[in-house]
Amino acid sequence: MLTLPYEEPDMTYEPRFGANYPRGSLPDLEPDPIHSLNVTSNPERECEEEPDPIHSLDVTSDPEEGDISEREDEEEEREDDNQQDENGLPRKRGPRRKKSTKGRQERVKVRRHEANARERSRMHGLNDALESLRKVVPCYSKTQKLSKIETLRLAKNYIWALSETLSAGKKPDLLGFVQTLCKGLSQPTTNLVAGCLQLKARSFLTDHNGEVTYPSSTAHYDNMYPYPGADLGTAPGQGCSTLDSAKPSYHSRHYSYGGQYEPYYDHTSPEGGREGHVGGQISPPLNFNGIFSLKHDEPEEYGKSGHYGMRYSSVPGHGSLGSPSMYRVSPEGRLHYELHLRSAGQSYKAGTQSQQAELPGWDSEPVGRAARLGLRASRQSCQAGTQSQ
DNA sequence: TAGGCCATCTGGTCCT
DNA sequence: AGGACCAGATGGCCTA
Repeated sequence: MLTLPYEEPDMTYEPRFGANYPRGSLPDLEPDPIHSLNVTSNPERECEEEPDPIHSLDVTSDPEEGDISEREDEEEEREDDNQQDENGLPRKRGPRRKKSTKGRQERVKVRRHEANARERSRMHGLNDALESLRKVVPCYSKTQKLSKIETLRLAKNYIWALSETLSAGKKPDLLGFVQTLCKGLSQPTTNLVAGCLQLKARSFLTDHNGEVTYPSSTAHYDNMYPYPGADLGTAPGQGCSTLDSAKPSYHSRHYSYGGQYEPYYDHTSPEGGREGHVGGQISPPLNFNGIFSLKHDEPEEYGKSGHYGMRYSSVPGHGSLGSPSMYRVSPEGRLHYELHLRSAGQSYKAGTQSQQAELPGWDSEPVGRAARLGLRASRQSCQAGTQSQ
């Protein structure tokens, strides 16, 4: 990222920030024997997008110059043979310490530049991968990107939540899913995630300190959602046991799925067992009120569906777009999910609940109703937990 | 203005 | 020797 506009190249300060020069306006690389490793200025920026043949060769590209440097080195090393050490004693045998010459400094500098360029490229690749990750975790938004650490945490939680959902073998409840997603996330991210899920995270996920709290009986939750360690800073078993109230869940109209969204669940419960059963194995279609939707090749379908829909395809071949099933496999055969707004093409600028509330259709039925119902249930549960304490 | 986040530079380490 | 990877340092930008 360019941190300084071209109009204001700050050369008064550290050479490396001179990297904001555009191509073709690079200052000359003056060898600085003192700060030879600190001269990083603009060539790096040149290499940021693509290798710059000019500056990648700026010192050593000229073979003649390279020869000159080598000759200089040889001369100085010969000269070095007659030198004495700092105590005036003849120089000891052994691997001679190469004297710093101008040519050597230049080469060091060039290597440093190249290393910097590689490092930038590497980090850009890393960031690209992170951006890809952002796109497949819930609440992707181009306008409000999750931070790196929050992306990693959310991805971890997402994987965990999906794994638990699959292993549970039945339709998950929205609250539990959201709580798992939000574990260890910052308050803004929690709000974002919950907001994307049509929930007010602060009300049911966090205490007044902004931390995720689970005031009572975590045993049930932990049994159902054993947490795999907190390598990213999240703590297991801190769950607000709204799960106790939320778990009963999908049979109840008080929770997100069912009701008007029954078609998304194939009209059957896991116990009823029509959907996604293969050889007796339960393969529940998963969809929280259509809150997420699988990214696919026909964007217009999002508009048709009229709401977000998350269809994660863990079981290839189960269902298709044309069917009510939640399962879907991308053409690439990969899991590829993306949150989409109810309004096609609208980008959700999250961050505040007021913003969330202003979204078209944000509070519309039935999603809004389900969210409110779920919120109410979770509030009751949290209140009960607080009272028990 | 402090704090969070980020990009970049840099030198060290390990590996080929 | 050179590249990949890593972590520390630094400073810019943004927001509460």
